[in-house]
Amino acid sequence: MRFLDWRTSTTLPVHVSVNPRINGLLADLPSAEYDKLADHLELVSLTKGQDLFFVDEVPVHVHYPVGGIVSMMRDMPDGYSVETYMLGNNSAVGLSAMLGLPYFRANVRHSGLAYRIPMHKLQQLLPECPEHAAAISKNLVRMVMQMSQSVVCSKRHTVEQQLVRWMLVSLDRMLAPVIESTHQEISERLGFRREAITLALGKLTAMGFIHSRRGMIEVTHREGLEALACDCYWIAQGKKARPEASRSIKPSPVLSFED
Amino acid sequence: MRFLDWRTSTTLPVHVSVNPRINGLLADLPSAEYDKLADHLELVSLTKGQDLFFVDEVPVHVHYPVGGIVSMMRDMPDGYSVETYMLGNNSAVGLSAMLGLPYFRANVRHSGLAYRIPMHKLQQLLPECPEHAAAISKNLVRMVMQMSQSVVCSKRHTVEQQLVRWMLVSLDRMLAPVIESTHQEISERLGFRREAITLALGKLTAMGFIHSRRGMIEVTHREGLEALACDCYWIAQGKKARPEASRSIKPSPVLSFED
DNA sequence: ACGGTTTTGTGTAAATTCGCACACAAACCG
DNA sequence: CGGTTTGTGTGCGAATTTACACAAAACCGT
Repeated sequence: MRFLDWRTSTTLPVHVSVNPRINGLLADLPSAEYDKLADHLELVSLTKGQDLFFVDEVPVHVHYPVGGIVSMMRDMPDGYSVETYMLGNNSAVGLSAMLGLPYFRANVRHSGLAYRIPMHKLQQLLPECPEHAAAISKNLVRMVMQMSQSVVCSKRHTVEQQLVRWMLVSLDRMLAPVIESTHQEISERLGFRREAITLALGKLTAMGFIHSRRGMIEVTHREGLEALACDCYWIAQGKKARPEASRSIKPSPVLSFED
Repeated sequence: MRFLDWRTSTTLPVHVSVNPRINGLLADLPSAEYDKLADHLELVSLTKGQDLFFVDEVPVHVHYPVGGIVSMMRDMPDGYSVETYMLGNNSAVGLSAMLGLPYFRANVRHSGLAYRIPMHKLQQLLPECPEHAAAISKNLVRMVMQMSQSVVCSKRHTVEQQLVRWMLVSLDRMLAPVIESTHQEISERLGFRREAITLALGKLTAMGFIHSRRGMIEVTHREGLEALACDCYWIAQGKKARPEASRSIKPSPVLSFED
């Protein structure tokens, strides 16, 4: 394994060492399969704003994030873009493109690290890695599920609910509960007006669930958000509906999580 | 091949004879693979409103529509449902469920015929049918694309645009240009108010593009709809953007509107 | 042809969203 | 340290959407 900067492919200092198996897709592999892949994994850093690949482009690498968050964007001819899917250490970037349909622009939303493997190498190894192949296709179908839930959500739920869901999903993929985005950026990704985001975040602040500085939102009371989120969040998490526990706002600063 | 009624599994008169290869998925098969499947195909009739399977249910059959239209619905705990994907003779029902993630309710939107094969049989045969297996996974990824486009569409486009897109997609899967749905039904599927649908359809009628009776909409001037549709329709069709030809409304019974 | 039912068209008032404008605060930068 | 840029909060009419309500029209079964 070598450690590279994404842009220049210059070797980075090796004192940065991350277990690739922080990534769920790699974590679930039997060691026989993992070893085959590991030889070809390179650690790279993903920088916010960077595009890993564009629509109609066959990506050179598949990225397994171990910290960063990448959004799958759909660009419209009129210049607008909407985020349709978000993934981090739970999945890998470029799988749908690898399967023959490169319909997304992969945009880094939150800076962080990722392991990458040349796509052709992965394709080469895949026949020997049935578990991984299965995980990949399972992942893809899960993506379908989440997207379909987004359709429902964007049709039936308020700006605030959708925003909260987006924040929670982000949080699930991040190390620290801090979202580094401006209202403008969020509004564009989610397809709302900037003012609507400002307003909604204002409410969340007033409720004491978040604390925001310029271009950065710190979530101080996650349960509050969970209580506000629509069922879409829980459903897309694989639960049938929201757990009873979070139907009402938990006022205590005591944190209790599952999942 | 036998001919069965979906509900009672009673043999239907054999004078109904349809070429299974009207279905695109079957049409694209090499005959070697097709022959293997054909022995197990049964013709059944799909009735509007019928559910082929529910969420979390492993379907018994995979259906290849040759006329009917089936919607993949997401049901919410509060009782609302939204249509997230629609398929007809271009695809098959139950593939995502077969691949391990049964997240949809498959609801018949437009009555018609379909060939079905027991899912276990299909799974059994699939290893010997590499082309079909490939087509299936390609189909799945295409579904991802269409759903992601629906996310964009529902975020950025008007009721009218979304309605028109929905009508066009429906038309593409149907034999006659007649949509048999009430405003109420449409509004529920698309997640709008009934009045909004009535209004939008009223406009389309005034423009002379459709002619509607009770519970049924006849599209008399398809190009008009195409001119009104958002790019999402064309993009989801596999085109980059709308063809120049349909950017302007083609006036035939001479009516030109803006508004 | 006749009630009863469903579907569709329309009006209105209330609520909400929209687009724009602008003040101010916070970060940035020499 | 000032000057500039960028992000955030807020206000305000205009436009749109919403929820109801109800009448007209189409369809159904008898």
